[in-house]
Amino acid sequence: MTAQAPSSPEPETKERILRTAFQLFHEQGFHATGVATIVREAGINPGSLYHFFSGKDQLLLQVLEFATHCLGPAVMEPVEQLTSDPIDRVFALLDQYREGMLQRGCRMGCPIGNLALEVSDGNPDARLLIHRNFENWATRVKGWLVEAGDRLPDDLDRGRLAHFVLTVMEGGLMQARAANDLGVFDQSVGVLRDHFDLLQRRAQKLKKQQKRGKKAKEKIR
Amino acid sequence: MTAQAPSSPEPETKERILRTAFQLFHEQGFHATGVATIVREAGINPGSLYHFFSGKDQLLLQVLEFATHCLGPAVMEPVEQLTSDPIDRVFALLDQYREGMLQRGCRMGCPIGNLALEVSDGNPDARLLIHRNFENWATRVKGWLVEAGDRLPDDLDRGRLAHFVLTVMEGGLMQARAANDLGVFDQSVGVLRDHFDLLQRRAQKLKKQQKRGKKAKEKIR
DNA sequence: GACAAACTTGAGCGTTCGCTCAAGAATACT
DNA sequence: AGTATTCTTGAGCGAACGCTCAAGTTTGTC
Repeated sequence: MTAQAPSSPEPETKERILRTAFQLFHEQGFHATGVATIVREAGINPGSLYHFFSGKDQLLLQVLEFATHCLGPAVMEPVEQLTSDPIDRVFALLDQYREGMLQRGCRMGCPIGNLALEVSDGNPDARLLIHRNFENWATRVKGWLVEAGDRLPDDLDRGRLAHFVLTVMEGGLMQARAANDLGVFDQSVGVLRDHFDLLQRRAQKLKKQQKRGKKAKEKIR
Repeated sequence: MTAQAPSSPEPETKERILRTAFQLFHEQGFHATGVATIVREAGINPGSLYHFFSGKDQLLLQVLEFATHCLGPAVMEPVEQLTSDPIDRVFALLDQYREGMLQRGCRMGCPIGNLALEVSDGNPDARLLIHRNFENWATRVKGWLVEAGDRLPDDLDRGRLAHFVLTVMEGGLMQARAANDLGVFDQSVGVLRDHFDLLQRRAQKLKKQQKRGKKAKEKIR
C-alpha cells in the first residue's frame, strides 16, 4: 500500500527497465513479452514504466537506441581487446556471438536480428533504428577491413564485405537456432574464412604483379 | 444464424485455413496474428478452425508442414524450369526471393526464416519443422552443387556450401528488410557470386594440375 | 519547514486474446 | 428414407493484454 523507499542506492529505474526489456525481447521476442512481465522482472509497477515510456512501442524504440549505445562497450571493444590483428578481430567477433549462443543452449541468437524480422515491417521507427544498429555494426567491421590494408585486394569493396560478414552471422545464427546446433553456424563461418583466405591469396598475387610492373617500368626508364 | 451452404465448390476449408494462416504469419508474424484475423480472412468461423486444428500452436505446426510440401512445387521447380545450369540455378533461386521481396516493397522476407527467429526457442516441435524446412532447402541446393561436378573443386564440401547459400539468403533478406532497400541483399549475393567464381577458377586450376600429374605419371612409366 | 517537481504505488479500466459449445446444416452410408 | 458422421455457425467465455490515474512518497530548491 505504501511506497517502499529503496534502502540501498539501486540502479536508475529507467535503465533497469531498458535492460530488462532488452533481455526479455531477446529471450521471448517483442510480441510474446507482456508489459506485466517486464514490470515484474524489473521489480517495479506498471505506472512507473508508463512514467518513463509512453507505451510498449516507444519502449521498444528506446530499447533499440539503448542497444546502439551498448554495441561499442559490450561487443566491439571487448573483441578489440582480444587481438589487434584486424582480420582476426572479424572472426573473434563471430566467435563472441558463437559463445553467447553456446552459453544459452543455442537459443536467442542476435537480439537485433530477432527484432528485425519481427517488427521492422509494421513499425517504421523501429525499422530505422534496427537499420542504424546494423549500419553501426558493419561500419565497425569495415574499419577493421580498411585497417587490414594490402592484406586484402586493393579493389575490394570493404563496406560490402563488412555487410557480408553480418549477413553470414545472422544467417548462420538463424540456422543454428533452428537446428539447435552450432554446426551450421561454424560451417558458414568456415566458408567465410575460406573466402578471406582466397582474398588474401589474391592480394598477395596482385602485390607481386604490381612489383613486377614497377620493375618493368623502371627498366623502360 | 443459419448455416449457408456454399453454392459453388470452394477449395477445401482446411487448406484454405492453412494458406491464409501461412500468408498472415508471413506478413505479420505468428504472435501478431490473431486467430480472429485468420478466421475472417479465410471466410470461416472460429469453431470451424477448431474443428480442424486443436489450437493456434498446432495450426502453426501444420502450416510448417504445409510449407515443406510447398517448397518443391512453389519454389524449387519453377527455378529449375528457368535454367538447367546447376550453378545458374543457385543464383536464380536467390533472385526469385529477391523478386518476391521487391514486389512486396522490401517487406516480409522469408516466411520460414521469420518463424525461425520468432518461435523456435519456445516451441520444440515448431523448431524441428523449421529445421526440416531448412534442411530440405539446403538439400535441393546441394543437389545442384553436386550436379555441377568438376566445375567446382573436388575437395569442396557441397553440403556446407549449400547451407552457406541459405545463410547468405537469410542474412541478406534480414538486412534488406531493416534497410528497406535490396542493396545489401544484392551486395551479399554479389560476394557469394565472387566466391563461386573463385571456386570455379580454383577447380580449373586443380583440373590442369591433375592433367599434368597424369602426364608426368605416364612419362615415369 | 514549505512548496513544487519527480517518481512510485497498485487496483482496475476497456479491449483483445485464444478458445468453447450447443445447435444446425451438409454429406456419406445403408 | 433413415441414420450417423462430418462440418459449420456465432454468441460469448475466462484470461491476458496494454494501459490509466488518483493517491502517496521521495527528492530538489529556497
